[in-house]
Amino acid sequence: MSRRAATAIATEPRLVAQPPQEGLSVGHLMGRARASLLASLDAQLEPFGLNGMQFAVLKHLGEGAARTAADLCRFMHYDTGAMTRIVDRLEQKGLLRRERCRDDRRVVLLRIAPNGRAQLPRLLAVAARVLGAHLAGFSHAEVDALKRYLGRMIDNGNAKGENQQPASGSRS
Amino acid sequence: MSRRAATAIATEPRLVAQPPQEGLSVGHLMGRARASLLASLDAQLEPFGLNGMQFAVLKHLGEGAARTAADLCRFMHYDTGAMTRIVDRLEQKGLLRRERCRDDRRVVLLRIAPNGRAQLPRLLAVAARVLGAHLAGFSHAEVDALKRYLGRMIDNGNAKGENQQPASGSRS
DNA sequence: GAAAAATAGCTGCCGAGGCAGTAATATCTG
DNA sequence: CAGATATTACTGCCTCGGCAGCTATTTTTC
Repeated sequence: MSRRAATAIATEPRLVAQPPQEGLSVGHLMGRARASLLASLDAQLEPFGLNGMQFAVLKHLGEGAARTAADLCRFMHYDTGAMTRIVDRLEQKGLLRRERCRDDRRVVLLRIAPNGRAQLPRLLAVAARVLGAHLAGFSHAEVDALKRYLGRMIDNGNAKGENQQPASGSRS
Repeated sequence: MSRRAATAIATEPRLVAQPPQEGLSVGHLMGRARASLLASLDAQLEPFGLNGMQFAVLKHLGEGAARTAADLCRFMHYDTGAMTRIVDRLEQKGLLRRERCRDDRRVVLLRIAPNGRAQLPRLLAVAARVLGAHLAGFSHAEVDALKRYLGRMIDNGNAKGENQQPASGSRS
């Protein structure tokens, strides 16, 4: 703090015109909050040998929200390659099974295995506890407001043509 | 939806006691919102040859919020190894310089280079535009409420002893 | 019906962050 | 002052997500 002047460099103070302490703090806070949530979830799920993503996949399958990997990817906005690998691990653990669809031989149906089905309630309880701990002191209305704010930000991001700009090679 | 019963597996319906549609949607929404913000920022920063993290580092240095890599890591809750690599790239691009501190020869002072200083205003404008686009339609009070909600979640995560559980090897 | 486009799943590759370990230096303790 | 501890920066290693490319299959188009 208050060191800028002491370093004795020509700082051209007029150039720093943007709101100084404002910055991207919303993005920063979202990153922190999300990281905390994920870290808690991973830590609490660790005794079950699962991480947050694996749990989420199992949860959606258990609820019947998705039947295939592609469904899950659309639903969770997740990469198809990464999803393949997550399904690999869940299958290795015996928590779900792949089964080729006979009507459309491109698709692989994902079915939660009895083992996974049996563990789901405990996993859901863990997740609820983690989320609850992070939302301690929030009224229902506040949680609702938070969700609506986040939803609006997502909509704004989708609506705006901000997410274009085709890349071309170098990143360094 | 409503598929659980149709799959004709012994589902023990009483076990699914958690709020069903509630889930981790807050975490999910935060992930989506943050990803959208970051993607926009990266896209808009691309013509400058920078990404969001690199910009953030430059910004904090330009504002005098940090003088060393360790400062930046604490301030941004960022890994020190990753920070070293980011500083590497910014130095390669000539946007900042490393300089060994003479008082404490462990630390390396990071000084924004004239080149970086000159570009900062444009970068800050880009970031402000991206953030503004995502917060379109938000009143000042709403932005404030959002920030306070996120801050409370972070505090809850820090306060709770949820983030422990030492790992031990296998992850598969 | 054949070519073209779309879709599902998978694989290899790349970049990025987290973690552990290391060397150099500084500080604390007895 | 000597040894223990802490801190800074840095380096591999690991995992994970995103992307591009590929095959198999289905759907669309002419």
